[in-house]
Amino acid sequence: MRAKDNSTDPAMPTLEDVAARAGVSTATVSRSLNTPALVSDTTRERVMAAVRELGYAPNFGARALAARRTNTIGAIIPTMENAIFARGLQAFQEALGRGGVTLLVASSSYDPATEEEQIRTLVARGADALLLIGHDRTPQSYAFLEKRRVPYVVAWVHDPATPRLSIGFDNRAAMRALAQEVLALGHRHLGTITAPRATNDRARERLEGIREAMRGHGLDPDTLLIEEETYSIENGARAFARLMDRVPRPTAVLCGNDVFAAGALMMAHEMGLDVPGDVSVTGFDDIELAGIVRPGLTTVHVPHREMGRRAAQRLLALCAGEAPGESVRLDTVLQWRESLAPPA
Amino acid sequence: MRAKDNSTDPAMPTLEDVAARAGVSTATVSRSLNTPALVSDTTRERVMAAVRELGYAPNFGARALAARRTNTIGAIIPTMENAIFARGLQAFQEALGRGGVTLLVASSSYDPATEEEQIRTLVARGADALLLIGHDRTPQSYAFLEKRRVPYVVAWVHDPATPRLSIGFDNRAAMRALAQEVLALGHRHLGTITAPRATNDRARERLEGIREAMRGHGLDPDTLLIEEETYSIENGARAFARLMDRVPRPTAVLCGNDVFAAGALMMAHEMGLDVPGDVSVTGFDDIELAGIVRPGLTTVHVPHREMGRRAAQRLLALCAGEAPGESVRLDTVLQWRESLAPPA
DNA sequence: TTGTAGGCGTTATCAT
DNA sequence: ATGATAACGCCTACAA
Repeated sequence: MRAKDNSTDPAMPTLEDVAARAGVSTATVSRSLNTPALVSDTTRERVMAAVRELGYAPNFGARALAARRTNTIGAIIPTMENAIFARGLQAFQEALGRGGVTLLVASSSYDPATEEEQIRTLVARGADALLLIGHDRTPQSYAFLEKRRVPYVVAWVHDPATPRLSIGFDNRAAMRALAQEVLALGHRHLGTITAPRATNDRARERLEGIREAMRGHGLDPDTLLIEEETYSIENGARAFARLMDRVPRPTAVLCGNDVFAAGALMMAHEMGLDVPGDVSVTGFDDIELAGIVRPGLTTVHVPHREMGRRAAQRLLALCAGEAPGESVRLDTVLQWRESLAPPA
Repeated sequence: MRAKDNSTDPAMPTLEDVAARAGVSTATVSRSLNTPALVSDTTRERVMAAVRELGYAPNFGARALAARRTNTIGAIIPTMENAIFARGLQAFQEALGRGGVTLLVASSSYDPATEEEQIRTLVARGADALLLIGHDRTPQSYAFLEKRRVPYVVAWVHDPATPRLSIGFDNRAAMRALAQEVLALGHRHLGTITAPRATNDRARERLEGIREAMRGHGLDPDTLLIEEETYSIENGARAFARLMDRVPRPTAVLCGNDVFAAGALMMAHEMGLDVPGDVSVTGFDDIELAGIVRPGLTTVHVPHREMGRRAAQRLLALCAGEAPGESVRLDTVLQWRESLAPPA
């Protein structure tokens, strides 16, 4: 064994340093840390003292390498820029923490190629399992997950048509229910602001929900006015302004989420339009923002916290070797506030 | 060399697998990946093909272990629950990305003990450097950072009194400037909602800024009505309600940040109080929320993006071996909106 | 330009 | 209960 020159490198104590200091083998130190029960009380105390004195912390990479797992679960969410995923992720993290595993977060900017890269990165970093949002991703991503046998859960969606394990809600049904209320109020000219649909199944489903409701009321779904934008308050505002320029001008704007809706409200205010007097606006998600803006947003309440919590539990179970089990469909409910009313 | 049984373990290709497939040594594969210039075009292509075919991704832990660095920088922020740190962190991440390093985020829940643990965790995970918020933390945390020689930058503060490298703004001066405007408008009864000050130097400094402004106007700083709460809209609302019960009732409530202020606005609305007619409310940070609420919040604009960007640049430089250099003091400016007006 | 081989810090399997 | 010691997957002198 090479003599460690402690004088030049006091900075990074290793297992070996601790062992030397405690007068035991590295194996004993490792056991004291990981399986304390297998070590006698006296030696364990000696080891722990050495650990404290040296300020030792195990090297994560080395540990992962040797143990072949990390107690880490990764999550890739489309964006951190707004609060859409914040609450669910928070609950997810809390539940993971209770299970003794830490969370690694990455964001894909709603781009499948970026997401694919993030998946690889997180797996390379040792993530034992992954939380993914929605079903839309590259075939390569799925191939990679299968090949590496990485346990994963798809959240924020529930699509009976796919066999993949998912924990979420039926975006289409939720939006359809909202749209039905809008139509029941007497609105006949509808507009919507949606996220780019090409790579976002939630956005597609929500839009389809509106169309289904229109059909149900004998309306031609093709009369639905559509504006497509990436999620941001500002984009919501711009899209709303464009919608107000169309003829016939919609009397209700169903936004793909609360962030868009908040932007729509701002723009309405700026244009001197009264909501809901001149035009109704609805959101989706029921994030905190929805209750803060004036008028309050009528929106779809999504059980974000429960979704995060249950996804964590399932992932923890998967890591423990349990079978995937059934997908979970959570219920959404309409959250009525002031932004939706009958047309003038 | 042991024969790898590929049939039972197709899941985790290693450097060796790639080497075998490409008919070269592991060293050549490693070089093709890390220093392509040192490998001939033809072999590199052969190697890359093998990499693709196998879906190989280098094992992060092993790489860190061997290379002794990770190209990863960690950030520990007090909370992810609201958007206070979102914009700065986003800019931080972008700048890091341009430098080819990835970001690892952890949150401390405003708790020094938790932060100390997170520091250890991130360093053990291989973070080459750390972004920390504010100066308040346990002596052990600082001791650990020194001992391990972990480069770090303290952001969100600029305190000339400390020699630590910081990139931020003068919280006290910023709040003092706001308070001076409030006082200049004629307000004489002030209230404030602050985060718990014991372990939060930003909160302490902001409060002290108000007191200094009061002294400057010949007011007794001890007449300042103080409510202490953890940051959340709801807590802001509650604290505001309590403030409105005090006598004399404050005519202006200076909130420790925009989140509190948004809560105050909600509660005012609920109580039938007009802002700024009956009572003025101010925020701090100028996050997106400040422009969305009605009335718009008069607040302190903090250059979050620039702060994040510059912190990233400095950290990158530190990792490259450059000297720490000087602390940076960024300027804040008052953002006038509608929530502040003279008292009735 | 390419290959050989030692070592990075842990864990885990055997012995003892 | 404890100690040797062989992996774990990669990087990097050093050699060729």
